[in-house]
Amino acid sequence: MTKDLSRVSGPALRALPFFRPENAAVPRLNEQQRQRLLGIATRIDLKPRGFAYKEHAAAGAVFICGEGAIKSFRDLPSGRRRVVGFLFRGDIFGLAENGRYVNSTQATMPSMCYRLPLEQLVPIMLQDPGLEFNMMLKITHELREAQRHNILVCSRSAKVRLAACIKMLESSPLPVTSPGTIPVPMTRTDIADYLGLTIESVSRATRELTSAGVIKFSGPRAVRVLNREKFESLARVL
Amino acid sequence: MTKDLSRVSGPALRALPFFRPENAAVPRLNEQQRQRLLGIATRIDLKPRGFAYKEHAAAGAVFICGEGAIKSFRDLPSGRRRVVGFLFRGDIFGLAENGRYVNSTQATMPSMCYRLPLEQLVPIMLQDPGLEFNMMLKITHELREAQRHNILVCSRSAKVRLAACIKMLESSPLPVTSPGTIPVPMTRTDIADYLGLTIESVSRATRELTSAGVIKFSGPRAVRVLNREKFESLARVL
DNA sequence: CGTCATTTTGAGGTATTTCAACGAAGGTGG
DNA sequence: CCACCTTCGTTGAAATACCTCAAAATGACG
Repeated sequence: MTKDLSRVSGPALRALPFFRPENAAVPRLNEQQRQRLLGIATRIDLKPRGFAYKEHAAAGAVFICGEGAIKSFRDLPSGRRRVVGFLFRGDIFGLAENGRYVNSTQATMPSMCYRLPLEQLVPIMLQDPGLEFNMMLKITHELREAQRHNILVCSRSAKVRLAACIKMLESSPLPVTSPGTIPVPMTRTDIADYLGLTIESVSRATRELTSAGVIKFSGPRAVRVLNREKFESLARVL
Repeated sequence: MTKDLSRVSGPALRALPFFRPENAAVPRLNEQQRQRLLGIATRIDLKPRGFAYKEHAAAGAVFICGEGAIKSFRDLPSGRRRVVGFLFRGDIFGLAENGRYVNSTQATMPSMCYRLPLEQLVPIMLQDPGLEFNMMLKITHELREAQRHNILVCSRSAKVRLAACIKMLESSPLPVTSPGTIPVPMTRTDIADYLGLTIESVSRATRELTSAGVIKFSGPRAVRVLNREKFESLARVL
């Protein structure tokens, strides 16, 4: 399991601009900072369905996804499950409240992540503002994603939501196996829970987009965009 | 406009736990740090419908809400408007991407906020990790709220969404005018855009909850919970 | 006391959900 | 190697809930 992780030598921070005046010096994670994080990090390999942590557990660490795809979800009193987001290489996770994790995080494919214990991470951040700044950028990125997701699930149409989901996967850092195809490293159920639909609706939307010649699935775990124009006009909801 | 703001003497940070091991020393904003922020802050008074900034504008500052209620929203290509969140005293806002604000922020009632220019804020944060840490906690709080909101809008029922919205207002730091009533400092349209419903649906949900004896509106800007039990069982969706 | 914006109400259309059942894929054990 | 089982995905038909369009009612304000 969890092959081909060699190129990730440490916690990779997909740092994105937020608190970033046009021309300001953006603190990037330098080698020393990477080593510092690596020094307190535990590599964790997750098989599909493996948990990084579960909802309500004591929040003792923050995680950074090194490879693969991880879903962050919550089970509601209604019995439904809501996937609040998918996490890919470079994404940070471990959101907590009152010392407890608010979501469960489970790998949807062979994945690897770094575990950064708070006891060690917090002092390092308080001592290295540049590193802390990078963490802040990461969290900001997650916030942007959450808002995007929010807007996505309010689209009335299942087709639009599905297209936007595929577009999200396309722009993710997932490794592409065959050129032109988009990896779909999760089940229909995961997608449904992410889009706020039932699996039946996802299935029907898939069929409709397929028969309209917009996309084409090669098995359940890979999809190709056939009509880019139609696809973009559907996915462009934000 | 914007009266009774005297008790807020500086940027108040409703710091919430995230990166917080049970017993760790939680850095709180001390008086010196408050003064430092206040030193670079511009007080901005907003009349209802006044903008703090607009979508796509160059992001030159971060804001902290000092008083009132501010909606953060995005206009979609479809013509619909999505309110991604309401901001109250202590909330931070100014989310940007590639140097541009991603949302517009507009006061829904007389409000006041602090404007913290990035040019000055970033150096301060890089120099004071404790203060920076507090900022991170704030952003984390916004992330939690965004996820909660996400789950909220996926509830199928309009009644449930409305109840959860009222509950959100109840737990907000808005000043209560008459005891037992919950202030509703926004229009039905704002609520609809926040809940992903039409104003008609909000109106009907209101009527249904009212005729079920769960709530009672005193004018469009204040509501009272009559049946706490029913109310909570509806609002408890997260 | 008009005017404008907001809110409410009504009737019909439409998309998703629900319920039920079938089909496909992968793993286990005899 | 095949039967069996579990998980996952697909399809169909009816019900529900929200949306859309239209119009009346309420409230704020000059």
